[in-house]
Amino acid sequence: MVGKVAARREILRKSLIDIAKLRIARDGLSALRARDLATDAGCAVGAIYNVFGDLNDLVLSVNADTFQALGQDVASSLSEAGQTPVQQLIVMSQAYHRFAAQNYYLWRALFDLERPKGEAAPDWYLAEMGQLFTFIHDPLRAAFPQMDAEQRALLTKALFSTVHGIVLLGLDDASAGVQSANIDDMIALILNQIIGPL
Amino acid sequence: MVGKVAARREILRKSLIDIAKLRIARDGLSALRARDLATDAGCAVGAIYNVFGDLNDLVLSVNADTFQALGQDVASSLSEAGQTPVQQLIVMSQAYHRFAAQNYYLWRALFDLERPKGEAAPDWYLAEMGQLFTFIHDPLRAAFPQMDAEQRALLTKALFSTVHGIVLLGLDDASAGVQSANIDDMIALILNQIIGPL
DNA sequence: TCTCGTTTTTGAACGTAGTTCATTATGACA
DNA sequence: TGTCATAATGAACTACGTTCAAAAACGAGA
Repeated sequence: MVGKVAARREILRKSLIDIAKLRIARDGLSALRARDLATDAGCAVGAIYNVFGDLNDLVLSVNADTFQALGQDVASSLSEAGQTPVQQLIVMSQAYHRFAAQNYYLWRALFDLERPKGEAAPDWYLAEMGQLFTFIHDPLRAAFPQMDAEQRALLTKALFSTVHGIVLLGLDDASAGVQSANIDDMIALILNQIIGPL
Repeated sequence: MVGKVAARREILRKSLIDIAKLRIARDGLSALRARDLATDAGCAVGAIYNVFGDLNDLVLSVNADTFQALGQDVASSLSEAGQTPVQQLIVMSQAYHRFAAQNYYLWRALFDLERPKGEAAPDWYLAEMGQLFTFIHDPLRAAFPQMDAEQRALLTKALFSTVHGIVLLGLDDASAGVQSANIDDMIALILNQIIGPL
């Protein structure tokens, strides 16, 4: 019987990702423990390292799933959006906010996972980031057809950073958190001001 | 001779804060080690715990200094600012950016230090945050005298979050970092759009 | 100055992490 | 089925924050 080992490893891999996802979602990234994972998965601690290089690798896989889910949420929010670019941007931003609020620790793990110093982010990470940028970029092209590409790329990053900043500080109760409903108001206020009058 | 002990402890306290500041600035918060601190300070590891409750307490003190320095930088940037509210906001935001860039790890420590779960941020932290908010709030009052207080408070937080977000993602090379010069452009672009036309 | 009780400082030791690796168990193939 | 390569195991290793029994330093009274 060929591939039995590979199959078992694949099952363990998926299982570990799911368990880590649950634990991160419940207790946060910093509460993740190799021994807890092994207990939950019914395997030895060493088994984790047969499948992942280290715990960071495992969290990276969790983050890949999170990015996927986040991207889908944002994309599907578009279907219920109005037609104007600014309406689309607002709805997507509020979907981003909703995802971050409902999956707080998983969302935080996207940014809190520390990378080996000076090492670039993995390709898939940048690709997922680029995907989110695309969602913003398209309405901007509709809103500002005459704007040159470079300027529009800058505006895209600026808008993403803006929304991310509002959601980040809004959900972080240590940084003078804001009422959740107000976060959506802020997003709409800012986006209307930036895009609306142009 | 009374107060000799207290004086020595105070010296150690200051010394430890300075050393921690240097190490965080050089290697980042996550590279801070109790044993390294003790070695640099020429004291025993246990001595740290005579002066601070734990390492988090020490970092909190470092952060207090960082907030102080940041506040002064932002405040003094106003002296070279133009007279219009939007000019003032842009200059302060770019001062915020410059501080974050030049003191990256110290600035990150303000937000990366993890707090005991569910525990509120210390009072001085919120007070310092409030100080930064005030810097924004004043130009906004000049720009929008007719706006009601609540709305202006919301806009204040939104603007701070916006600038923070742009600087944060711009300086984080893992999140598709942006050229430093462009960060200032983004800030000016966004602030002009938000405030200018109102 | 010389005790002696108190307080402070010390650093070895403790508990808890992530990670490794010699050993054991297992699967694939002749 | 026997043999060997491969995988799984978990005790052990290292590194960390933190503690605490013991030693040193202190200061008041003789």
